[in-house]
Amino acid sequence: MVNEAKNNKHYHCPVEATLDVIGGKWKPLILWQLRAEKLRFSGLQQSMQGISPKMLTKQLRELEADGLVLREAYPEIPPRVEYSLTEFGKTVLPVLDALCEWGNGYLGRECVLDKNKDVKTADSISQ
Amino acid sequence: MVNEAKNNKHYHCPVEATLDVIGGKWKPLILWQLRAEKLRFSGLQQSMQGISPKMLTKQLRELEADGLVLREAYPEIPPRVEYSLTEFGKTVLPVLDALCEWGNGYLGRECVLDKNKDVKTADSISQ
DNA sequence: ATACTTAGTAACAAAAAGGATAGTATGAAA
DNA sequence: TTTCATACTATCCTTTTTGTTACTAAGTAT
Repeated sequence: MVNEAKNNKHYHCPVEATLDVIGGKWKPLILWQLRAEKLRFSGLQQSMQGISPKMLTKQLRELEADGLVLREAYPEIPPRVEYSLTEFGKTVLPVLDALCEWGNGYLGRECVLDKNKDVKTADSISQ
Repeated sequence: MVNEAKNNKHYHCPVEATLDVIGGKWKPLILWQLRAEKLRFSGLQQSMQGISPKMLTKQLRELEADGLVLREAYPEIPPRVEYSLTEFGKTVLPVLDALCEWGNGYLGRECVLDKNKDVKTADSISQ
């Protein structure tokens, strides 16, 4: 979405906006990878086998533009760039969790995503 | 998605499955329209200005195949077909609600979707 | 006989999303 | 001097999604 909602895009409903920001093939994965730790470009690339650098770059740029992800580039050679969730970015984790839980119910199997890391769950934030 | 998860599609994570089932441009809207009432094809078409009959048909067929929506056709002329949420379909409403709420926060404005109808909210189901 | 209604389908087109592969910049290490 | 590492960018291409418009079936009302 790249923050277009705040510029010119108009949504019928906020769900559309949310899906624009966190939807698609890769963004949920990226956000999930970053939920508990900073990761470098190469680290992200490896944790999501199959994504091309072009795609990863594009998704990260959009997430950054939407304020969910922080990009920190260090002036070194070879380059080092670290990605992490912003505070705002962390607010989507419960939403992702809700999506994950429903998906588990739908698929009738366990969540592949590693839940052992310290993350708020739908239950822990729901009251 | 049309239920492919249960056939051959494999997801990295359940979030992907969920987004396949309820994501896209129209499905959230359709599900929302059906949250409290049965609607005919023409009624759905009108409540979502802009959708073409082709798109609406396609989305409804997929939702039906995924078990979220029930289609009831009456043998009359002119034809009458009513669409409603199945019990399983109703289980996505809290998820939609979570997406809606986050979207509102993101957009900083009120939900366009009419919340005055009797629907479970994220709060009411969360404990 | 003709028009009207509803729930679609058919055929075609455009746009968006996603993918594959090669190339760039830069300094340090060998 | 050549190689290596990292974080990309550039091109080109395929697939998926979404849109547009016109058309059909079939009984009822006029």
